[in-house]
Amino acid sequence: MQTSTTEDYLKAIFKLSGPTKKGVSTNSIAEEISTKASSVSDMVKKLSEKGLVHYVKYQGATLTKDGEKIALRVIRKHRLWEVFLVEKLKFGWDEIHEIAEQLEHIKSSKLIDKLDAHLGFPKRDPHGDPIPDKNGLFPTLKKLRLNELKIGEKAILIGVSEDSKDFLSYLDKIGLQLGSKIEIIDIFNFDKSLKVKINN
Amino acid sequence: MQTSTTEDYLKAIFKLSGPTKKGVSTNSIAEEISTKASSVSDMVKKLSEKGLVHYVKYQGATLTKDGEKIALRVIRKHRLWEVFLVEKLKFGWDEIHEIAEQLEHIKSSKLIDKLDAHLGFPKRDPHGDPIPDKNGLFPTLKKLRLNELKIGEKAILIGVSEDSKDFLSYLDKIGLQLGSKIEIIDIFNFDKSLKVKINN
DNA sequence: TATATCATTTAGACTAGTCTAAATTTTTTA
DNA sequence: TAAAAAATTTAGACTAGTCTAAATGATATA
Repeated sequence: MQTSTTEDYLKAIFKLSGPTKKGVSTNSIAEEISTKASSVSDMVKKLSEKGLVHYVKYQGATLTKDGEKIALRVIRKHRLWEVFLVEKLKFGWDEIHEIAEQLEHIKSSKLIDKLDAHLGFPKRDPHGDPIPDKNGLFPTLKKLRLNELKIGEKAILIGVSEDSKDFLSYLDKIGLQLGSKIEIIDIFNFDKSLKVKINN
Repeated sequence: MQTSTTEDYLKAIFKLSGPTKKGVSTNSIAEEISTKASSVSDMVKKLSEKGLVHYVKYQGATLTKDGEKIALRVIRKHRLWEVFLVEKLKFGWDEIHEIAEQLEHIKSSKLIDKLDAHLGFPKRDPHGDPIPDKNGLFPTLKKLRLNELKIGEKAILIGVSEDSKDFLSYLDKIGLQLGSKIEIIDIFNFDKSLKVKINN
């Protein structure tokens, strides 16, 4: 059974691993969980001894299958509790994160499955993020083109239909990558151009 | 802000302090929280430095006002979560203790007050134990005579109407003291004598 | 390509809490 | 009331995790 610190590290590494799953840097982990790089360096070594991350000195960390399983379970718990806090206890969606950070470490798979049922098996948390099911699978999301979204809708960039170098470097320049979160802020009717928010 | 270990110690001392509030022994605390007497000895000294318990070497510990306040908050949280688990998530009352032991340490007074409201301000947990309100006050309980209770009802002994030496030592012999929990198991109609369960 | 800078790792110390074993105090009992 | 037993405390070591400061490695720049 892992400590909640271990869970925090695994969750951070999961979050920071883009779709390209390459090594997550010591510094970025340190920033994510508000600690020092030296602590991360120590800790990541221990996690690797426990078989939860792959780690090569100076080359960052990635999750093993086991590590990813734990990370997904924690994320599932975090998001289900967020739904509970907003839907049942009437919290504002902006005040739930800190509480869910604590609740996500409660250990009992029976609890979390009953909570899931109680909430009606929600697919998204109050921020729009998808909730992994009990096997760690994210709900399959509809694939849409950007111009099929409406104002206020959120999406994740999973591909592009043109792959010219110019276009890709343009995307890169405005901060869009595979996995980026997009929210449609406004649509200008005269030319259908969009104003979007990227990664919040 | 206390650690959850601190909360566990304070809760244990609260539970073990009878109505007569005299020092709780190191050994009994150790047993209550499944640790060793030497650890308790250390820990109680620290709690006393923090002003949460009164402690005189070899004479056991009692809670200070501050310590009691924290203990009552933890007990309130524990019992409210127990109600939640049984009423909302449909757990059996016999499987909730372990989970509530974890949930009781979640820090957020707003959370617990909203939970209280969500549950309809219950006065008792699923085991029949009273739930302190947000000011740490137990709900006032009806005073009844033992012969006014029905089969299955639970009560706490808060006084006796006869105080002869013989009667008191009889009570003592069968294990009844002020503060003892009583449950009516059976009533024999022919002479109205009772079969009761004492402290479970 | 050498060097300056930035990222990362190591060394060593600290905290909270735990444990075993030994020492001490209190209580019981003869 | 003195010895034996039981309870308690101290001493010293261990773990998980953290930190600062120093050392080392990688990378970017001139």
